[in-house]
Amino acid sequence: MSWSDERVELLKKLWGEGQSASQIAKELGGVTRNAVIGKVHRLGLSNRNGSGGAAAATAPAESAPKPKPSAPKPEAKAKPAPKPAPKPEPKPTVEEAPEAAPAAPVSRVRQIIPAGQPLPPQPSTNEIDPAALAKVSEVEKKAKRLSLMELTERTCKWPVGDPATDDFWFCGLSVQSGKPYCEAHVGVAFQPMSSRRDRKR
DNA sequence: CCCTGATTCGC
DNA sequence: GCGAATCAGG
Repeated sequence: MSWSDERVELLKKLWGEGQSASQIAKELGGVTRNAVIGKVHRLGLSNRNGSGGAAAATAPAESAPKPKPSAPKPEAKAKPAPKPAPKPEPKPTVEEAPEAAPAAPVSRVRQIIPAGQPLPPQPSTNEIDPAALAKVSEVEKKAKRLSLMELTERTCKWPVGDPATDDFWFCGLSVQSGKPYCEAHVGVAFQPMSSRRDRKR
């Protein structure tokens, strides 16, 4: 793959939109994020400015009015925008490979998963931070609902439901760092000893 | 661990 | 010019 005009344009566009190098690489296809970054630098647009975004007035001594050939910007009054809202995401997350490999969703067989004991005990709904619990029930709505075999090192292994029923699944969201669970479930799984300390028995 | 962009340097 | 390897952060 080479940097055809079209590809370069797309690169500029996506970079201007604030897409990450890896995302751009994915959409362009045939290049790695390194390639994208390298190109970005060579093009001299490492600084994500240029597009509609207002990024001036940051330097102490600004000058160079830079009369844009097609960007008059007839505004010069007050600045009603305390927050320029730097999140112009017209497209939520519509992407994914149009072609890509039709098969081979699982390249490396991950038969790890000790399927034995590391599975967490369902927390009895008591003496757990209510906020954390609320977060969990909320998160469970977005859970991937993976089966045992679909779990990997980076999927939340929090079980939900009754294993005896087919209404049983694992959270499956992205785990937090090295933990076995996602952020929400880490919250209820690992209670700070401080809160469970005074539980004298 | 995952990710990010920045730089270097052989090609 | 290109981009993998590496560096430096989050």
